[in-house]
Amino acid sequence: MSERVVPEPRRRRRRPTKQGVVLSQELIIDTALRLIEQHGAEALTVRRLGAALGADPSAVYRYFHSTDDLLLAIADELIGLAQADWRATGDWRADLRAIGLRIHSAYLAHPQAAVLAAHRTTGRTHETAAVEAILSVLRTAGFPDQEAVRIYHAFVDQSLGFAALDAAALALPAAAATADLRVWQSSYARLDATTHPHIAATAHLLTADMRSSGYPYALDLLIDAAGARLAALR
Amino acid sequence: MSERVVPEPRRRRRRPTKQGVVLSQELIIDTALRLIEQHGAEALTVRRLGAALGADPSAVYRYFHSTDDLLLAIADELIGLAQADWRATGDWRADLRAIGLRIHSAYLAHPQAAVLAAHRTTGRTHETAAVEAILSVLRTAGFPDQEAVRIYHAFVDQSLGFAALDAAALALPAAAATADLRVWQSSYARLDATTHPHIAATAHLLTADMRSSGYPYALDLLIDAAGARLAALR
DNA sequence: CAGGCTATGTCAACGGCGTTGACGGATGAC
DNA sequence: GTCATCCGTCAACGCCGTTGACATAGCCTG
Repeated sequence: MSERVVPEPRRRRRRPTKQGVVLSQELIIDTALRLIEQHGAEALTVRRLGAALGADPSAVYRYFHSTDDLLLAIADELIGLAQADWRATGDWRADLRAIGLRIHSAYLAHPQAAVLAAHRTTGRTHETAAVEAILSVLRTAGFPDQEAVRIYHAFVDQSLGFAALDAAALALPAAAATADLRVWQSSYARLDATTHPHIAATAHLLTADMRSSGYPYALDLLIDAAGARLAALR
Repeated sequence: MSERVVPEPRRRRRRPTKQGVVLSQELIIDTALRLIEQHGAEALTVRRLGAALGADPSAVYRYFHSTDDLLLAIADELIGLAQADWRATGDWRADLRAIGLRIHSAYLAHPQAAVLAAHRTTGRTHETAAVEAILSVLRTAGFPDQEAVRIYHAFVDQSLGFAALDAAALALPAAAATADLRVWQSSYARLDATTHPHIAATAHLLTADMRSSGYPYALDLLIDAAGARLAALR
C-alpha cells in the first residue's frame, strides 16, 4: 500500500468529460454512495462508477490511488454524516447512546461501505472529531483516563462490529436473506425437544427477534455496566 | 440463490483427478481453510483452490453450488472447532465467557472466513448445538425466557461483530495495517491540545491499547450487566 | 495572440475472477 | 461385454481492478 493523499488537493485545470461532467473527489464520493444506495452493495465497481459519472472508469484513478483509497474517503464521509448536528447534552448516558445509534444508522445506510470501512483508520477530520467527542463525554462524566480509554475502545468496536454485522445482513441479496430465514425456521421445526430443549422452549421468542438488530439492547448493557463501574469508583 | 444441499450425499463413483487426488466435500473444506491460513485471506479463490487441490477449478462446483455455499460449509466447520471439547461448568459467568472467547479465537484463526461467514445462518449441526449450549447456560442460570433470548442475541452478535472486526484487521495486508497505525500516530502528533484536549490528554493510553482486541473487556461488561439484571429479578 | 506545459480524460490491454456448458473417459451394474 | 451415469476437464463468457501510452483542453508566459 502506497501513500494516501493522491493528487495534491490543488487542482486547477479541469477538463470536462466527453459527456460534459466536471469531476472532483466530492462528486465521485457522492456518486459512489448514490450507486450503493440505489443499486445495492455490489454495484460499486470502478467501471460502473465511471459509467454513473459519465466518465471513463480510469479517470477515477486521477483522484484516488485505488478503490481502497476511495473507500477510506467514503468511510470518513459516513462518520461525518453520523456526527452532523450532534451536540452534547451533559447526560453522559444519553450522549453515549445517541452517538452509538448515530454511528449504527449512518453505517446501515451504506452497508457495503460499512463492511469494508468499519475496521480502517482514515485519520481525517471527521474521524478525529468523533474520537474527541466520545472521549469528552466519558472524561467529563468522571471516568478516570484508563477506564475512559477502555470503555471508548469497547464502545467504538462494539458499535462498528454491530454495524458491520447488520450492514452485511442488509447487503445480502434479498433471496439469500430469505433463504437464511427459512433455514432457521425449518431447522427449528425439525428439532427434537429432548435433544434441544432450550431451543424448543424459546423458539417463538428466537424467531420473533430475528429481524431486528440486537445493537440497542447491547448498547444499553454496555452503558449500564459502565455506569456501575463509575458508581463503584465513588 | 438456489437450494443448498447440492449433490446428494450418496456419492459412490469417484474418479481420481489427473494428479491422482480423490475429491470430497471434506477435503475441499480442509484445503480451503489451509489455503486461507497459509497464504492469507485473499488467496481463497476457486481457481487457486483448484490448483491447491490438484484439480480443475470447475470440479469444485460438483460439490458446492457456488463459493457462497462453500463459505457456509466453512462457517459451520469453524463453529464446530470453536465448540469442540467444551463442557459447561455450572458457573454461568465463566461458561458464557469461555464460549465467547472460543468463538472469537476460532474465527480469528481464519479471518476471511469469519468476515464473510459471521452474519450467515448455516442451519447445520454445529451451529444448532452452539445455540442450544448458550441458551442452556442462560436459562439454567435463572434468566427468564424473554431476557435469556435478548441476552443471547446481544452476546452472539457482540461476539461475531468483534470477531469480524478483529478478523478484518488481521486480514489486512501487513503494509496497510502499519500504514493505518502510522496514520493514527501522526494524526495524534499533529493535534492541537486546545482543539482536541481529550485526545491529547489520553494519547499515550489510546495508542498503547490499539493493537489488542477490546473484546474481552466488552465481554466482561456484558456479563456484568447481565448479572445485574439477574440480581434485580430476585 | 502564440506557443508550450501539464493536468487530466480516454483508450486499449493485461491478468485474474466466478461460473457455465459441452465433452469424454472412467466406473459400476448387469 | 455393454451401457448408463458420474464427474473431472476444457474452453469460453463477461465481469473485475489496474496500468501505460496517448491526446487534448486549459492555464501561464511572452
